[in-house]
Amino acid sequence: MTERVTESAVTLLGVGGGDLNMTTREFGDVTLEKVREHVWEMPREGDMNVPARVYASEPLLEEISDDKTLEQLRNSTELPGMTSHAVCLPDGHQGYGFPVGGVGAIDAEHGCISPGAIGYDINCGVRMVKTNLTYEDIEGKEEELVDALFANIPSGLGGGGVVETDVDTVTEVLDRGVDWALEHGYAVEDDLRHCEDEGMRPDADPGAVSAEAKNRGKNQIGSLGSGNHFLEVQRVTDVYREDVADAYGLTENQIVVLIHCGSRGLGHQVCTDYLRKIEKRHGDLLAELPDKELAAAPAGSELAEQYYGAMCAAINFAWVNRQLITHRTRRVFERVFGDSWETLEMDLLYDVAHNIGKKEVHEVSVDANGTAVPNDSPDAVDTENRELYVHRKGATRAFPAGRPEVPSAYRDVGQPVIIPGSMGAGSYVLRGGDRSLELTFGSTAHGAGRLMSRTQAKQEFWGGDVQDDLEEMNQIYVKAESGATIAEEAPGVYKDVDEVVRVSDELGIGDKVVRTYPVCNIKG
DNA sequence: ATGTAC
Repeated sequence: MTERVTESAVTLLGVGGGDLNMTTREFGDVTLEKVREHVWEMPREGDMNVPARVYASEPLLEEISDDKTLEQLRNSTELPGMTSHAVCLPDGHQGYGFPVGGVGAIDAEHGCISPGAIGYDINCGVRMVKTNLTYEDIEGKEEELVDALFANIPSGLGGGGVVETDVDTVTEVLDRGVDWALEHGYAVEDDLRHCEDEGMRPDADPGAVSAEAKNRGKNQIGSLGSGNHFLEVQRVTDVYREDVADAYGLTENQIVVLIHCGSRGLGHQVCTDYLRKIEKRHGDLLAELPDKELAAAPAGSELAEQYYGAMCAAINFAWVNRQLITHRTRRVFERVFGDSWETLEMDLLYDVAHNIGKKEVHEVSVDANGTAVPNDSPDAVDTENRELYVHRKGATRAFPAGRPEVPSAYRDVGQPVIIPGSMGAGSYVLRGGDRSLELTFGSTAHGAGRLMSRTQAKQEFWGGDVQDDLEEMNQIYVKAESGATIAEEAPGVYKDVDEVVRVSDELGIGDKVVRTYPVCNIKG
């Protein structure tokens, strides 16, 4: 269903009691009220269980309202148990049923879990590996480096990984996550300490992952995949918060490596399997939802437990995937620079998931009836701790200093948040902001967000031209399996990552720490 | 995102 979006901006004076000057924006039949700078609220009405919020500047809101994002955001508020408010982040765009750049915090006892609100690429995420090299150390060696990385790190659609193995080993990977990699010499203890959840979700249930999914994973452990996934060597160009950058071990001109990929065919198969099962078994709930793509399993049901266990297992698979790519990257740097990776200090800064669902306890505000409301709502009279399935789809956990889940190395400054931009733009490291728990269930943006579809991108750009331009004009060396992928991922198909990050920083949900700029990039 | 789609 496509709907024509019409826009009008009106200023209401003295309406709604209290606010003397409230800006209201209308997009089709969706109304957004400006609460304050960068905060837009879609009031609860009709079948909505809660209001929704869009956290965006005006230019980003124009882009967000350009596709079905707002409609999907409103639909998601009808999921049973949706708590306080549904969230759209500054990089939001439409996805399968639920916006990419969305957070849905759903009661884990009385609500539901919805695979579409987590995404097909379970634990698609990003990690940053540091080095003690500077840009000067690497100048002149860019092509040798990009060639060596491309030759040694499997990428592209289909099979071929760092290890090719059997179903029993896949099962162990699903069960133990990066601990498996540690035992087999692909990781060191320190890697586990610098990964979200220490690289292992204890709730993983490999028995809930189908044989078909496991088979797809056998030859994909340690592979980038295709689409927007990449490995990029970058240099730190700007430092915004010196004290936090110190705690993270980041300085200007330092070379770092960004690895962006997910759970490949295995995670995709887990999502497909459970969407089908849930659609069938919970057709009654599905019939009440405004979009089939939001299919959900009621909390406590057999399928909710099985999907959660299988999804957690796929999360572990993705972490091992990024770990094996890290291992290969260290080997390549050893060969190119003639020193051990330990001497090159190729330590993991952090690894964050961008597509994930997790049980977390959050303090929520409640009104006089005990209903959860946004924390700054005038109706809030008390707070309660609730256990929630926090669905983050194209959203990064951004826990501030003090939250127990933040690894001890960063507990005093806040969790590192890694936000990749497009291949011509560079990326950011942020830290979890003090207001993230209050506004976004401890989350912020995950990237620049697409501006146009892959098909449209291929009509606008030709891969070879994009590649030549990046090299000649920006000294960025790109190597890919397919020219089409370069066109699909051309810098021009993405929103402005600087604007996305500016909004995150100004909202206080994720604070700017450093910015990076690409040196070379390999992709599917 | 993905052995692009029952």
